[in-house]
Amino acid sequence: MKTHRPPVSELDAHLGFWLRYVSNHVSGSFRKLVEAQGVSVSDWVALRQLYNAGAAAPGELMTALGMTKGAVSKIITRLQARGLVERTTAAGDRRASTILLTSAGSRLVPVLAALADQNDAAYFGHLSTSLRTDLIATMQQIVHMQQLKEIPVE
Amino acid sequence: MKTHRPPVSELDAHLGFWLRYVSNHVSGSFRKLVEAQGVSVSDWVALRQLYNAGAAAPGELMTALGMTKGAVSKIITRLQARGLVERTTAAGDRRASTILLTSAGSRLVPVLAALADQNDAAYFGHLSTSLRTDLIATMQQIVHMQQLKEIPVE
DNA sequence: TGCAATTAGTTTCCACGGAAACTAAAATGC
DNA sequence: GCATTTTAGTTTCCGTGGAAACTAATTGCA
Repeated sequence: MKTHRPPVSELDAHLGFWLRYVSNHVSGSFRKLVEAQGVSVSDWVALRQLYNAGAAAPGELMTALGMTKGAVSKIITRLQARGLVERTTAAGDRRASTILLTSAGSRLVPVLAALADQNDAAYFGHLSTSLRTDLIATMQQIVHMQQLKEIPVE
Repeated sequence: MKTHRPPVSELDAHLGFWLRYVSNHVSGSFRKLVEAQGVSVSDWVALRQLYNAGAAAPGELMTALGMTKGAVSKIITRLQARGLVERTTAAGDRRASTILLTSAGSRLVPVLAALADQNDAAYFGHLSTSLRTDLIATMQQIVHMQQLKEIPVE
């Protein structure tokens, strides 16, 4: 006798499923590329952020990376161990620290950026520029909307 | 003296970055929902797959989940331990096994499906139906294209 | 001033997934 | 028919990230 199975919504009807599926593949193959340089995907995002900003507090990296402070703390520890960033304690507030790219870190960023370009092109290069732009805009819009919603929750 | 910084492509110019960022948030909050039911996101995907198919070989789940066989093996072990699936060895080929949903598993799927609907709506509900459909189609197209590319590589 | 509450960050514990080594069974080929 | 190769799946080891407990410094406030 077959088990009774009420109809439920299809798995592939959910946009979240597809984003996760594609994203897992994309950052999975990017991970392989960057780990040849000894860094993780999150490490890369942190480095790239620092490259633009020059310096950042761990708290700022937290929101930039969309991760918890624990995770960010470990990322910084890894990068420091690899000589890519430096931790400095702020003069005024001894709790706060500022993270700086070392020159080795600065030199690595363009190398990793090339890998990021390459990986993105491999997955999305066949899409038109305007479609890619639209997709990015949509993702940004979702992030923006979600941030508004998160405020009352937390 | 400031470190010399050659211009490199922006982080947020990469679609992969945004997919990862959004996907991490979406499945992160979905994870919280389903773990109240004692399963992980991947567990859910496997269960939902089995719900449709009735039964599946681990190898089939592998491609459905887009994960390695090691990961799938562990998912099945978890689900079995929770009494949601059953492992049966095939009669002809004693290497191959077939995974079956138990009745407890069948009963859980609609509950989890409701959570999936809810989570997807929370993140993507404000998008028009046609936009969501387009996004899903685009993701599927990327998967399809990528599968074609993977064959010669492996 | 002094003590509670807040804030910044670290550490510990745990779950998850990939890579690769491993086991066992079946297919191939000579 | 026996050895090699292939196939299916499991196990081990490791890196990563979240949750929550923890440390240390600062702010608030009476």
